[in-house]
Amino acid sequence: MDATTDQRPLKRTRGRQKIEIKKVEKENSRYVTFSKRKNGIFKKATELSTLCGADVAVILFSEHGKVFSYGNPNVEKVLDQYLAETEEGDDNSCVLESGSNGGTLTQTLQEQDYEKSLRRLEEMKRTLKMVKKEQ
Amino acid sequence: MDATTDQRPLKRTRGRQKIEIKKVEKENSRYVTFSKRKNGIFKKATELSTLCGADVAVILFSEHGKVFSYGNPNVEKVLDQYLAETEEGDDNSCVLESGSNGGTLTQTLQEQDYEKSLRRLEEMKRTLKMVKKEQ
DNA sequence: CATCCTATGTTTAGCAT
DNA sequence: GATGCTAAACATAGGAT
Repeated sequence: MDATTDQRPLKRTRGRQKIEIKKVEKENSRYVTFSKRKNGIFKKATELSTLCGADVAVILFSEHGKVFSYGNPNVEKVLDQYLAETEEGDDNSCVLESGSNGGTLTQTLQEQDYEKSLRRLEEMKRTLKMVKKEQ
Repeated sequence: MDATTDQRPLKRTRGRQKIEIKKVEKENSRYVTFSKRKNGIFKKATELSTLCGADVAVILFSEHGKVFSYGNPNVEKVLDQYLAETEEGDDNSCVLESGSNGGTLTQTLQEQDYEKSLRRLEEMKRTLKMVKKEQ
């Protein structure tokens, strides 16, 4: 073989492979995936926060129970506000449970305005549909 | 120029444009961006959860204070566990504040094992570095 | 183990509807 | 103000280090 005239595209890697969204079997791969995607989500969270002036909190528990979290302005502030709103709306809160894999979308209806609540419900339904579809 | 013999690929759109990660000026664009990226993060959260058997909670407040959240198995369970751990670890908890935009990475060191705490600190530093770099 | 590499799968900015 | 479209930006699986 003459390396100088080699015509092969010479692909160094197989590139990103398509995967099914189900539990990664190989323990090591699962760990690596968790690590990479955790960073990915945190990055997305900071971007959303910066781009749209939104407050955000992300809390993760690895399968071994290790905690990881990110928040802007910080986790506690976001949680406090979330808890405050969910409490105050005792019979005004709305929780939708997705049956597929136990995933849950929660949205508190804290406004008194009925129309706002309606719009929020719609939004929630759309999001639920989206998330379920994507799985 | 002869339009009929035009050899251009005829691009219908400009495709995804590169943007700076800073507050989107146009109000409408900002809203659309929030909506799209919110869905993106929820999707990423469900994927991470499914792929790695991790528990996750994401809470978002739009700039107008509207709440959106996603959790697996559900937001409350994840928050409860998070709060339980952060409480118990009063002088064992560790919070790093990123000065740049007020973003905060929090990680509770609940294990008694010192080495685990050390490893965790490293992880936390790496994450912080990553997030700050990406902005 | 975290990180680097790179081909490819996935997300999304800017418009149009 | 949510959705569909398309091209380009971006994230990441698999493998190597």
